[in-house]
Amino acid sequence: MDQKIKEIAIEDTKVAATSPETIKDSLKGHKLTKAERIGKYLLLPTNTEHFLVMHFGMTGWLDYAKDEPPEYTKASFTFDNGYSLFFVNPRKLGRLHITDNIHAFCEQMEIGPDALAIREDDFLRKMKRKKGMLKSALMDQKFLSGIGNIYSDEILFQTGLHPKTKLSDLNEAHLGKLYIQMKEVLQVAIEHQADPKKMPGHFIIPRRKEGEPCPYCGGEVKKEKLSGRGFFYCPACQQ
DNA sequence: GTCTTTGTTGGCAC
DNA sequence: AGTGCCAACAAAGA
Repeated sequence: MDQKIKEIAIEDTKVAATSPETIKDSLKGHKLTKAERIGKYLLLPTNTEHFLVMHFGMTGWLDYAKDEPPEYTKASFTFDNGYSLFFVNPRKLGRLHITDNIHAFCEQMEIGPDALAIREDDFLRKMKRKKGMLKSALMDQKFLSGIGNIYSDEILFQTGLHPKTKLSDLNEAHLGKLYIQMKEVLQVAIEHQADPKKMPGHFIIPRRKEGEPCPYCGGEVKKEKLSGRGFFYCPACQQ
């Protein structure tokens, strides 16, 4: 927190959505003051007007250590105390951005309201206006941000709704339950460090394999595709 | 060697 | 305009 960034190395320019020069010029000599999150973006404000914004893509994490960069490190931010923050991103699908205005950034990137922050009345209003399939809506980052393939499956499993349910077929009770489960599933996942092995027994996430037993009814978990992406569900519990 | 994947984007079709 | 589907990107594990 109190440490100034002494050195910045962009080991792979592919992850630099903002030019490496701009990233360095904007951050060098300044401090990262806190960490926030909107949807799948990590926001790191500094003691100046600049923000460092990270997206991890499918796989990625941060490492804070005094060591050499871990394997797959794509960017390093070294502080005065000798420790470094390593942006590790094996599949190179993550991105680093610099912005001076988070609000404008979210508009430009079309980041919808965060799933954990949205109020129930806003959620209900938006869902009633949207068309198409339920799972697609939950995963639409412009519409609602933060939920991906795995967690949309879990939310739908806990709500007892089929992923391909048409939004037009949902009533007020369905939407209310969906809102509750969306918050619950995400909260529980965070409490368990998003580790499938630590998830509660009633979660379907550790059962993402065809033929696995449904935690509720013991029936077989099925796999299907939507927009080319596999999803898992229980045909007996999710109508 | 082949297939799949925790995400996003751009192109195309309807 | 809104929605669905696919390919592309990249690397690892089954």
